[in-house]
Formats: sequence, C-alpha cells, structure tokens
Amino acid sequence: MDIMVEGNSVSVPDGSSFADALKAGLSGKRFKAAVAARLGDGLFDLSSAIPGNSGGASADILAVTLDTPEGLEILRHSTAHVMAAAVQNLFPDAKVTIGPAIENGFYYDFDVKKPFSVDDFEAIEAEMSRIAKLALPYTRRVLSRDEAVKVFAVKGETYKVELIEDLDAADVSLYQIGDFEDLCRGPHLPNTGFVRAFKLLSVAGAYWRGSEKNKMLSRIYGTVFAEEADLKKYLNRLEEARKRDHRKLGRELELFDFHEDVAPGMVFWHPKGMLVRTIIEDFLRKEHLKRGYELVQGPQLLRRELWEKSGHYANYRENMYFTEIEGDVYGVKPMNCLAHMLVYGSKLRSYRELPVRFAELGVVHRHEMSGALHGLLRVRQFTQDDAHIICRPDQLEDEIIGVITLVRDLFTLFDFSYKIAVSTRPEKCIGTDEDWERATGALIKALDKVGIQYTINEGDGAFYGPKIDVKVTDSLEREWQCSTIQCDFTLPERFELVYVGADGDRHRPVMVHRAILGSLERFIGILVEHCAGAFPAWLAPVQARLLTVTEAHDEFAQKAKDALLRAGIRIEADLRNEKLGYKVRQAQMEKIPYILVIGDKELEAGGVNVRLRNGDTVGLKTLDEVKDIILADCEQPFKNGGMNYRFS
RNA sequence: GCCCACGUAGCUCAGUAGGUAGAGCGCGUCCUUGGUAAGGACGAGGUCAGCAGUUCAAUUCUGCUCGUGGGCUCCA
Repeated sequence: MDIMVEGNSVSVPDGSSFADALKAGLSGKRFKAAVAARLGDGLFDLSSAIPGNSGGASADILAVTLDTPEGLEILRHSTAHVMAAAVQNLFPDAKVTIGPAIENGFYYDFDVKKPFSVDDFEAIEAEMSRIAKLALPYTRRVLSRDEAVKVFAVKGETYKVELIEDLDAADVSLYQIGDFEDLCRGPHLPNTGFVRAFKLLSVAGAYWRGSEKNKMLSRIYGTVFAEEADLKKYLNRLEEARKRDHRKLGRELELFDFHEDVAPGMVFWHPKGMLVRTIIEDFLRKEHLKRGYELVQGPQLLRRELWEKSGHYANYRENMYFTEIEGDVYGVKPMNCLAHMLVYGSKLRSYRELPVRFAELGVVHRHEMSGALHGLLRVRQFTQDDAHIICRPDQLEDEIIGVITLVRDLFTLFDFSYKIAVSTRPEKCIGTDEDWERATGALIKALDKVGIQYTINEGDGAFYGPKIDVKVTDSLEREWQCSTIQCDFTLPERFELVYVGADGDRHRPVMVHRAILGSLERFIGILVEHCAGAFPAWLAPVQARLLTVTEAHDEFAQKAKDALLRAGIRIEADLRNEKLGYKVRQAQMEKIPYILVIGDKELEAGGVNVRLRNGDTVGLKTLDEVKDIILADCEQPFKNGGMNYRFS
C-alpha cells in the first residue's frame, strides 16, 4: 500500500520508505510530521530506500528526515556529490578531491587549470538541477583498496588514489550517481531528487589537505536545505548579517576607521567609538578593583634579552615587532605577563600576600599574517583586559572560581551566549604529573562549583599548562574566542618567582594568565554586530538628542540640554535650520536611544516630546521625568537595544 | 604568506571598445521657520591606490608593489 496524500491528511503504512514519501509528493517536513506519530520523534528507517542495499546491520541505516541535523548533513553531503558530478560534466579536466558537508552547507575542492569564479555558478547550478531532476539513485559498492585504487587511477583521479593509499581500512566504499562515482563513506540520500533548495555561494582557494606546502585547489561553497523556504530564510539571515557588519556600522556611526595604507590592522578610534570604549574600560577597571585586583602597567618596549629569557624570542619572534636604537634591540610586547612578573619580583613576598592579582588594559602588538586581518575582529595592535594571578597552589581553585564568576557576570551583562571548554595536558609538555593533575582539577572543580557547563578538549592544553577557553557567538553565528584562563608552570620557573612560606622556605607560586573580553577591539567589533549598532543606553555614545521645530525653540533647547548634561546624561541639541522630519531621520539612523522634540506645545508645557529609536512615541515629559527614564534605562543594559533592535 | 575577486569624489557606485571622468548621498553658500524617516537652488571636491612598461597618448592594456574582501580547521 502506497503513501496517500489528500489535502492535509497523510496515510503512511508500515514499511514506507523515504523514497515512497518523495514519490507521493511529500516534503521533508510533512513526511516527518506524518511518521512522527508512528515511529516517535520523526525517526524513520530508510534502509529499504537505498537501492542495492539489502538492509541489516552492515548496511547504511538512515534514521532521519531531511530537516533534522542528521538529515541536513546527509542532504548536504549528497548535494556536494551532485555538484562534483555537474562540474565534471561541464569541465571534464577537473579533478575531484574532497567535498564534505559543513555547518551551513557544503563545499567541494577541485583541481582545475583555471580556478572557478562566480560567473561559472549559473551553468553549474543549471547542470545540478538537471541531475537532480533525473532523481538518479545513489548506488553503493564496496571494493578492496587495490581495486578502488585501480578504479580511480584509470580515471586519472590522482587525489582519490592518494586518499585511498593513505587509508588504513582493507575495504573502501564508493557511491555512484549516473556516471559519477566518488570514494565516500556515506551515507547518502536514496536519489538526487531530494536536491532542490540549493544555491552556490562563493569560491575560494584552499590547500590540498589544508597545508600551505600543498597545491592550491579551487573550492566552491554552496548550501542546501530541505525546503525552499528554509533556504530563503538562511539567505535572508546572511543579508541581515551583512547589514550588521561592524566595519560598515563603524563607519556609518563614526565609531572608528582604518588607514590601511599607513597602519594595516591598527584601529583609529573616532570620538564616538572612543567613548564607547572608554565606558567599557572604566567599567572594567572598577569591576576589577571590586574583585581584589590591583592595576599595574609595564612598558611597550622590552630589551631582546628579556624575550630570550621568556622563550618568546625562540618561539614567537615571527609575530613580534622589533626596533633597534644605539645598538640595543627592543621587542614590542606581544603580551603583558613579563612586566607583571617583574613587578611581582621587585621584592620578596610572603605567603600572606598571596594571591597577587595584577590587571592591565595592556596594549600589545602581534604581526598577524596580512590575509588574516579582519576589521576589528583580527588586528595587529590591540588592548587586552589582561591580568595575572600569582598564587599558592592551594589557592588555585578559589582564584579560578573568581575568574569564572567574572566571565559569567560580564557576558551576562553584555547579553552574550558563550561556550566553555577545558583543555587538558598535551603530549608535549613541561611540568610534573602532580602540577598537571592539581591545576586541571582546580579548573574543573571551579567550573562545577560555579555551576557552568563545559566541554573537555583532551590534550589541547598549552605545553606550559591547562586552560579554559570561552567563545561567544556573533550574529553571523561565528564563534569568537574571547576569554582565556591559562595556568602556567613555566614562566614562574624561568623568572624564579618565589614566596616565603609559613615554614620560612622559598616556594614556587603558580601563575594564571587571564583575559575576559580578550581584546577590547575584537570585543567591540562583536558587540557592534550583536546589537546592530544600537548600543544599550548605558553604552550609547549619545544617549539623547534634542530637536527643535523652529529657531523660536532654540533657547529652551539649550537650557534643557544644560540641565540634562548636569544630570550626567550624554545629550546633544540639533538646532540646525532643517525640518523636523529631517532631524528625526538622522537621529534615528544614528541609533540614538532617545529623541527629544521641542516645539510650541513643549515650550508652553516646559517639557519635551520623547520618541524612541524604534519609532515609538512616549509622549510629553518634564525634564525630570526624562532624566529618570534614561537613567533607569541605563540600569537595564539590553532592554531597548541588543538583539531586539530591528532595522526599519 | 597562498588562491580568487577587487581598489574611480568623504560614502555607495556608474563609466571610458586607450584621447585625463559622472550620479546619488554627504559637505559649503543662499532661499525656506517647516511638527516626528529626506523642502529647494547654486557650488566646491578626483594625479581614477602607488611605481614601472607598451603607446603619439594609459584611469583603461601588461608587470610589480601596497591595501581591501571572501577563503585556506571541520578526515573519502
């Protein structure tokens, strides 16, 4: 009995396959809905839908529908095959390499004489559609390695031969659609007919196997979804992300810019951006002092000998700037820890003094590869909200708790979601077993005590100690590492840091490097995208602007401005000889939270008419009321800005 | 660094099949005193990223340099 679709009613008999559903004209979503009641949670056995597959334990068992994460991955991987088939039909010389599903789509790398360009997309997409409409089955066969090598060698697919030769397995699986056969673990869709809502997005160069020693291949990125509507939604989200690009908003809102010709990768902060930055900096300083940190500051330049002692000269020189004068070579600091250690070591310290917490908004320079630079998100000169905690081993856990609490509080304040990972001992490392156990244990216990979820990256720690990394997610769904909390066994050793214990002997302290926002530049870049440039009132460089209807209202506007300035509100008056609509438009495009209009009515009432940047009107208010409204708003960091902001 | 694309007015972009360039916004001056997203007129602004080469002639073609954008991790 076949699947029957009549209007909204669907009957799905036992043993129906995904292919049957397609034949009956069911979409992924409707099919899922139809089977959910029968098999629970949308799971469905597709094994019988795969031609040449007899089912059973050794076969591909697909228990998915297309719009689940598992289903999308299969759809995307299968679409990559369709694209490769299309490319080989159109460009017979193209050699195929690899083509996996990725987070929001798929890619395939080709070796071609002339790299692909977006101009090729139309033809490739048309050929893909043609292949998809044929609903060609994906057929699977298993060959021994030697047989498989022969198959690809005959076709001249040298990359595939290399891949197979590097494999450990005795047998490998191949999947074929039409004439196109690819080395592939699978699983795949029953047939190419499912590939409908797809789009090619971009071309890029990519090294064979990711190594810059290898040949540069031509990569095509694309995406595919179960439904046309899902694809549209995704493309709209990309468009929204482009509107929020911090580089665009940075210029439009006069926050910052770059002068690439004279200082690539280094920021010029304009008054409004500098104000935002200063507000954050002031807040950070206060918050650190509250939590028992002390502020210090070291020099930008330190003699080469010191970098040799720390190991940076041997390991990090490529990324450092150097300058020479009168025969002395100085390194521009790429991190702040050395100066902090010198401050610590300037006198003999008792165990009673510990922990010592030195904080610095430290300006560092790192020579990143030119191709890696990206607006505020990857720069060569940046400011870390850095601190070094030097403590006794028995204090480590409490100190980590303090740092994690700060991480939690700050990201909550800024309305960010974040992910935490603990990286443990790598194979190549220094320090004793005891050191590693205690430090790693302290990190994990601290996270548990604060009650924050985390994942563990086995063996991903630095050679000098375990660490906690925190990543926040931006509006493009990109993850950016912000916080890092690193235990360090090596620098206290190299710099012979000591404290005098209760026993009168000298002991070696532990050092924790930590930054919370990471780099202020990067953080502000992420923040601008996060809130689409509509800063919450407490951060907005201009919190309110007074607009006059005619010059008859200028005098009162001036008085109102002075009164609100004295109340601590960042306010401007727009007294220009322009129409009200013009001034409103401009203030709103600048995303100023409060627009205060003064005309005859307001003059008579002795107040202002309040309008919000989302277009809502609050109405006539006295100056005292306006003051209270704005100051109260500042107490609720993200109520009127943040992700709630919408472009008009 | 490497691959591809790109670099024209402050911004967003058009244009020149080789004969030194335009629009809109912004900016300036003047007119307009106007009630919640653009009132009008006139005007100023460009060594067409930089350096070389080909040519009678280069912003346009070629090469190099600088810079920008998308990528270069996610195992067939």
